[in-house]
Amino acid sequence: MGRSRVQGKHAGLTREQVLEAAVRLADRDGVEALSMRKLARELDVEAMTLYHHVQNKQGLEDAIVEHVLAESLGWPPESGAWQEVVAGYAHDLHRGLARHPGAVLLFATRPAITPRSLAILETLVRLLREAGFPARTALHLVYAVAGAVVGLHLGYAGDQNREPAAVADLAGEDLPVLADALADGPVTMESRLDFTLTALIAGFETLLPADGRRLSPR
Amino acid sequence: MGRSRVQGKHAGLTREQVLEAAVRLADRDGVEALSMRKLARELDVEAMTLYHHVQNKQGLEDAIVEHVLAESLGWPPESGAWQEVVAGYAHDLHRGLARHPGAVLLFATRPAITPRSLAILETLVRLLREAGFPARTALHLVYAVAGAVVGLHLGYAGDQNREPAAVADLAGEDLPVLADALADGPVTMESRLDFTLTALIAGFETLLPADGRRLSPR
DNA sequence: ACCTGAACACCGTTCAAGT
DNA sequence: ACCTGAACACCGTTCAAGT
Repeated sequence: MGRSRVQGKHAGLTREQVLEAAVRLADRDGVEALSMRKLARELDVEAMTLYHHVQNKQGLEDAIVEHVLAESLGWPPESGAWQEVVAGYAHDLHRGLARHPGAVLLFATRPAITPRSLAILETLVRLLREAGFPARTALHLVYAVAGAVVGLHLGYAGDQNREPAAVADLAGEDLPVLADALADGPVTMESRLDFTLTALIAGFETLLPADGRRLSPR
Repeated sequence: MGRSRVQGKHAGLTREQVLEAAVRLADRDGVEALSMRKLARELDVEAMTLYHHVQNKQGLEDAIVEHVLAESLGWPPESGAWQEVVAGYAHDLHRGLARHPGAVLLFATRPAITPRSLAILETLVRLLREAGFPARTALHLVYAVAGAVVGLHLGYAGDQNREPAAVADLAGEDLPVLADALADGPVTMESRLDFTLTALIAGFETLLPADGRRLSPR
């Protein structure tokens, strides 16, 4: 209804192009380098032009989050044991953030309450409820998993990527236990993800009412 | 050694005063309002004066993180079951961030690899190792807990505090499962913390080698 | 409808200068 | 040593104007 007519005029520049350029710029130079003016320059356009495709900078940031989210999550999730669904969700999110480091801080900063993200949440909570979790517990679980994944990437996203290597360097004789913990090399993002996920899933298993504990109730 | 002489001259303005004013400003008006110029105005001083107490803005941010960390964590932790030590650490961190919302994004953003934070990490990992965890597993545990606490606060720290209330509003008939999950009111920060912490601790208990599983090995 | 250019009120940081 | 003021290279966003 309404407004479906096409205007020729100067053509060029769809919202999609703006978003893709924004993600590319943020991934390449870091979020802190993402400015309306630089983005415009990237698109060979005046800064103010962007305001026709995006409400303002916050709107741009929200759109980036939604864009990356849409690209990361292949929905609806394959059915299966809730543990696999949750792990799959976490890994999809992880891969999306790994592919788009420029979006990590935006994920942490923009709540992203969009129809799409709510639909994903609804689906996940429904699957978990069908697995035997009370709805509220299921919501807590999803929040915990999403928070862990985003938190994981934040740790590695400081403008210098100094976290694990720097700890390893500093953990000398003054910090013998840390040195021991890091003796087999720095802690990688993947191993942190697997560990946290394993612990979280095992922990929530203990919160599952006894009659829902069977993996596939045939 | 060296440089312990006092200079009179114009007196005023210690690094401590700068940090306290910075934390106050960030808590009151939000981190995004924390600028060198506004902070200077707050202290009745020229912006450039601040560069005598802090290397630059990133240095200021790092100092804020350390300042809040020092205020939040009462160390060394009371000995006791590792579960209590970990929960105590999480709650101290939580209280510190609750008291200083302006520091939340900085915690997520500045790695904070300082002698103090490393000493805290060392102590925690040592306690966990004494409880039976391999050092590397212990490190993972601390990372997971710290990440969960910071991630929790980030969710509530978007410039508008729209998260839980907004979800509750939006979860209408289109999202029946979410509406059900939120029927008893919005999910509070405290309940999320307790839930995640319980799950994480229970999960890591399952990773504990069998002979270290006794709570107090007398 | 879509794009532009000038303007406004901000930033962080440098540099040379004051006391 | 500590503080200042002007200056530089940036920001996001408004507004009136072009096509």
